Amino acid sequence: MQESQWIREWAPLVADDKTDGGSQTLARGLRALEIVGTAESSMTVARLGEELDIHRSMAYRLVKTLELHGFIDRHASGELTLGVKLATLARSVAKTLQEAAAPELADLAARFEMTAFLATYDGDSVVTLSSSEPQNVETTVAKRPGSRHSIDRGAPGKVVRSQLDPARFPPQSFEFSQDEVIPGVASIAVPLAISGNSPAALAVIFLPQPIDREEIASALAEAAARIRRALGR
Amino acid sequence: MQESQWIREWAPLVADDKTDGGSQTLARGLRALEIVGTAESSMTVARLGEELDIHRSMAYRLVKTLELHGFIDRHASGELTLGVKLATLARSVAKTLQEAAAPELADLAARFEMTAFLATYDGDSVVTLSSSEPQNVETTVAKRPGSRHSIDRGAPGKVVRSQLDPARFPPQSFEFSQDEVIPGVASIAVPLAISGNSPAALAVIFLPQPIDREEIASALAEAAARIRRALGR
DNA sequence: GGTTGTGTCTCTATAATTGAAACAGTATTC
DNA sequence: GAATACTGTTTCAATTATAGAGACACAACC
Repeated sequence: MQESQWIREWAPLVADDKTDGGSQTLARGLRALEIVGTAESSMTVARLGEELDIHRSMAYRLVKTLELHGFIDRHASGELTLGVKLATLARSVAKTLQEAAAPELADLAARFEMTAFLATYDGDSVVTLSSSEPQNVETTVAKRPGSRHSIDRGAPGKVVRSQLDPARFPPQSFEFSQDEVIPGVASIAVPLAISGNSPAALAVIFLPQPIDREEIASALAEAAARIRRALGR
Repeated sequence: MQESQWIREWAPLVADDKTDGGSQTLARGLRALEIVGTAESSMTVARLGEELDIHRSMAYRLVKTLELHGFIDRHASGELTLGVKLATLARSVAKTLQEAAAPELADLAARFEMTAFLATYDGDSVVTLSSSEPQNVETTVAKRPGSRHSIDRGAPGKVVRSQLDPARFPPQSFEFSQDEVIPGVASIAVPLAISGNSPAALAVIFLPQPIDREEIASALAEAAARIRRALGR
């Protein structure tokens, strides 16, 4: 199988109206999931219809099917939320990522005596997927999986932004930040393209100390390459 | 002229063709996600077609749309895996659950000086979603979010089993276990129906001590009711 | 009361789906 | 190395499933 056979062209980050060859109904259902998941106020069938620019009856049918498969929960009040099935499915992809990244994270943590972590983005925030703290070290910086902060700050945020919008944020080989997220804490991050349209970053976080940024950055890049290889990309 | 009426004999799909009123195409796409997520060996477009009992061309179109929206990743080798988008969406539902359960968990932990936690199931294991440890107590039992063990052991496992298979495991008002998961550790659990088809359990875990099981169980049940109310069910 | 807004169902034209066939590569044979 | 047997991919026509409109019941709100 040849990679060039598969033409990948995702210029837009969101709003994929062009249903070239794919299924339109499926696309609408998936967009419904995204809308329900990222809704700030309470989402309902009627509002979903407006959001998707389709009839209420159509939105109703989509929700019906999504609920039947456990992807959406409908509360007694009529409010829509994402179903627990999504959490179950996500456990699968999270496990795959973690298994591929775990040895590299542990290696980085032990080698530089820093906390290493893998992060992706969701909406406009950076989310930590998994992390590894160094052993036998007096003080470390904890980076809990699931924790998130604005995409505007920190080295991982810069990396993610450069993947999302290369024009405005030219990609660098690595990014460095200090005192941007937490005062007195610095981090170095490199890009990790684990998926075509889901940017991610591999990074270390540490208390300020004399370090060789290039050395750490190249180690991160090598680890990122190994992770990507372990994932079969 | 050739009579090319392609005979549509809907094969005896076990129980998956319950598309009453909903969208059939969407249902197929969602089933594709489940199949890819729970595939033991490597999944491919052709195999997905066989699994869904549809033509390769149709499976290809489904995958195309699913990939365009980030729900599926296609590796260079042609292997299909769930996309990172699912992980980010799942974070939303997890956050909702945690926000609703956090105050109740903290209250239970403080009141009984035990670690309280919320668990659901995935496959055949019990997964801890969130937990709260008591403050100002010398020794507690830690229950990390994300940790899992077999559904066959422990009070939360019993509760989940009774929700999954009420015939074989008659539901009780509460369940108790000791030395089943970790020697010297006991737990009490009650059911928490947060979603129609996703059972969950609210529980406390503690070191053996003289306690009033019924008192704890009723407190758990009341907390579960409040959580369910907070979720709008 | 009336009004506005839900969610839900039935109906029908039409648009989108879908199966087949064909093409193009690749892996796996002989 | 040619031939075979797989993939993934695209095109096309037949027709099926879809999607919009409308109507209904029920709440909430003024």
